[in-house]
Amino acid sequence: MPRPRSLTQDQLAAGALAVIDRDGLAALSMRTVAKELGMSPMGLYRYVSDRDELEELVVEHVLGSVDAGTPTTATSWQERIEIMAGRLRDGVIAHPEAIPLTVLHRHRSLAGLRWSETVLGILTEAGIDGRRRVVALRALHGYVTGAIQLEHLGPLAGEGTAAIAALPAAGFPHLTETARSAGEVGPDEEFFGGLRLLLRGLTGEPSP
Amino acid sequence: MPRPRSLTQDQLAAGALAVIDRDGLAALSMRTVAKELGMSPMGLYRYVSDRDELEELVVEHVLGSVDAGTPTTATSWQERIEIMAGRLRDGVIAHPEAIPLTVLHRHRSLAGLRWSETVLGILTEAGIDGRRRVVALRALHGYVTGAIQLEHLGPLAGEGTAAIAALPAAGFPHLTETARSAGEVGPDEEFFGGLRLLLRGLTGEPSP
DNA sequence: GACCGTAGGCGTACGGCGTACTCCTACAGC
DNA sequence: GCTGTAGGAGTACGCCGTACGCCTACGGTC
Repeated sequence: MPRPRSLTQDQLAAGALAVIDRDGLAALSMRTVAKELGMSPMGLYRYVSDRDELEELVVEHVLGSVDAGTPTTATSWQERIEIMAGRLRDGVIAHPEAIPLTVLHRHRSLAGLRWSETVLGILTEAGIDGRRRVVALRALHGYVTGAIQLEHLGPLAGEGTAAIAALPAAGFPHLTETARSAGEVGPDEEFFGGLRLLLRGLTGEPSP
Repeated sequence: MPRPRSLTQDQLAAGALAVIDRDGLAALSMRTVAKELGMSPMGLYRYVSDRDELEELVVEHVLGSVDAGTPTTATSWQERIEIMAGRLRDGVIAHPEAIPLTVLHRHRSLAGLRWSETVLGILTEAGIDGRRRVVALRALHGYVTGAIQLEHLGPLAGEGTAAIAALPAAGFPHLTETARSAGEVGPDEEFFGGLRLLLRGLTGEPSP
């Protein structure tokens, strides 16, 4: 009966994401998104009740691009989880400026839940259940979230590492030495290396 | 020669933190902090050049409360790392509203570097070196950061878990089942359980 | 004791933010 | 053709960060 809506929520999210990708997260505002979509600032409030809800839409859009289907090419469950983690990382990193939003709203996102469901399936298939499975999922979730942020806030090859290498060696002997060998470690080695530590800890008997 | 400064940077940070703890992170503004300290809004700019710098001071203050000394009571290096992680978590969680700031500015904090230095010492003592040590430190850092955020954004015992348990079981069979057993897992079991997975993966041969 | 440079302190002002509110127009089904 | 909803625009309020200017208070050097 009513007049049809002129915008889908996904178009709204895409517009907001375009602003973020182009001008950075700080440039995200109701006004800039409205301008991006060619409408008046207040018009957005017909689609979201809040700036917060707009941010959630953006995150849903980003995470919605992540393939949540169970990987079929992998030979081991560990490999399947690595693929899932890699997909999530790829999806998030595709919009680096939006990472703080993605982290903030991930737990309320349906697409995020679909990812978790698949990972839980893999864990279950590996014989992990009960509270051990709860801990495993949360650990994976926490690691992936934290590692992505670290990678974005202070890449190993970035200026942060250079600044650390320039610290007084007397006060920070290990840190300065480690910073020098940090340049050899690429982002993939860092991310999947850490992930494999977790997976190795997850393999075998519950309590060593 | 000049007139003495009436405030230390630490007092400034403490004032800002008081605002955050009392009224939430959203209430943090140059004006509210100035009021807290009994000075005019613009007065703050004699101590910091920027709101960003004020936030860094807050983080330095929070992380400065974390004991970075090598633990002496622990019997194994794994235990020592657990103690270090626990100290960091305790320090950060003492100011839950400031967690987003802590995560955002941690990599530029001197107190954060001291923590890393100690952890690196423990890793070195455990016979871990080279790029393996780089990966280990980043993984620990990433896990601790991510886990703390998870714990704060969506505690296992919170409404998020309840919402997941109420999802349609047809679409999310594992998630709904896991959510029901998630209530039994306390925050400490979650945090240290995940950490032990990492440490177990770190123990033994580099590549299994 | 005079002077000078810096910090302290206060007030004003600008442009941008989220968002509440109002008023009018255009369309789809009864 | 009437009605209800969406579209669209405009105004306004109270925040925000912060640039700028103008006096005052103090601790050195002379």
